[in-house]
Formats: sequence, structure tokens, C-alpha cells
Amino acid sequence: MSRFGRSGPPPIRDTYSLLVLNITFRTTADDLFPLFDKYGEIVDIYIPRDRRTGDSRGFAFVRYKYEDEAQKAVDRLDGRLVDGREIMVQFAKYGPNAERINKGRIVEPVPRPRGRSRSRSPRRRYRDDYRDDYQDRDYRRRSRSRSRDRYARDRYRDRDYRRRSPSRSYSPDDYKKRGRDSLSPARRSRSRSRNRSYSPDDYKRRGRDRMNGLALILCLAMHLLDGGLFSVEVV
DNA sequence: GTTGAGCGTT
Repeated sequence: MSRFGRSGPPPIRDTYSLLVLNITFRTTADDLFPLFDKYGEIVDIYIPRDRRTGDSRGFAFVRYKYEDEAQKAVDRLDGRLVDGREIMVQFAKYGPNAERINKGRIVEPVPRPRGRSRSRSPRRRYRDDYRDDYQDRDYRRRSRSRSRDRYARDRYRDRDYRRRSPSRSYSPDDYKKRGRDSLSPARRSRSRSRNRSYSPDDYKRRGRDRMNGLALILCLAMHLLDGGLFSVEVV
């Protein structure tokens, strides 16, 4: 996704991962790149998302090639206001496969459970997404208005993010504007459902109609009884 | 249209 055109994540040996917390749910790797690129050579940017909805989970990983540059990014970008929120930038502590990480760099493969004890509780560090709290109706209608294929191109390398379409491109002005926009509700797909408002009159008329129907049936029944079609002996 | 502690991929 956030890689540079290849498939799969780029090799992560000898890279330094930063964890970027507190980003907006609509901040993309494209938004982050111009910021972080200023401090060094970026290998990859990855924004974990909910696998069902595709929504951002609100944080990102930025991988640098060199430690000092990563460190510089931490120093300069930690606490910075991005899209209206103060981001937190720090070295990642865990790798993609839960490896231990030191200064953003993998130092220990995957923590092996020693012995034969398979009884170790599964690492559920993160919220358990796939549970019943999804009533399989909500995530279905989430509009995916922000295209997801935007990552699939070698955008960063070409440094063409400055002149991209105004809608999603980065530019100082854009950045400012976006910051403002983020404070006001984003206007996206305006497929508003038609106002199915019932006027009070409608409501009354409906009630009347129903009553009339009932009365009619009642009358008919009485009439039939009265007319002796059904001889009902009352004792 | 919403959320807000936290550590990731084909």
C-alpha cells in the first residue's frame, strides 16, 4: 500500500521505524510524506487500517533509512500539528511481526515462547476487531470516498506530490486549507436520503382512514348479524 | 457525518 510501487512491504532490515500517533483518520501516507521527507530518506510509510472498513486506525509507521534522520524527525515532528491534531512521533517498539525493536530497528526476531509452552496467550495487543460488535450492517455502507489505490504508484519517488490534483495534493496552501477543513465536517458524498417527512395532516388522514375502515367492517358485521344471515341465539 | 488508546502489510 504505502510502498513505492513494489508489491509487499519493502525490506525492513536496517531501516528505522517511527510510530506516528494521533493522526487524523483521514490522513494518508501522502499527507505524511512531505512532512517526514524533509528530515531524511524515507523507505516506506504505512498506515494500518481496519481490514473490514479500510478506515485508518489513526496512526502510521514511517520508516527511515538512517537512524539519525529518523531521530531528527522525532525531534522535529513530535508534537507537531497535522491536520488539526498534535501528532506524536516516536521510535517503534514492535515490528510488523511483533519483533522487538530498538530505535525503530529490529533487534530481536520474534519473541519465541521458550520450551513447549504453547499456552501463551495470543498477542492481542490491539483491539479485537473481528467480533460481534460488528452487526454486519454498519461497515457495509461506509462509503469509501477516498480512493484506496492512490498508494499504488511511485508517487513519492517522483516528488510530484506538489503538483497533483488540488483535491488531494500537498502544497503549503493546501495543507493550511486542509487543516481548516478538518475542523469542519468534511463534505463528501452527499447522497442524502430523501426527507421522508410525514406532515401532520398526512398522519391524521391516515388515522382517519384506518378508523373508517374499521367502522365499515363493524357495520357490515352488525348488518349481517341483524339480517339473520347468521342466526345467533342469545340465551 | 462519528471515534482517539495505541505498535504494521499484499
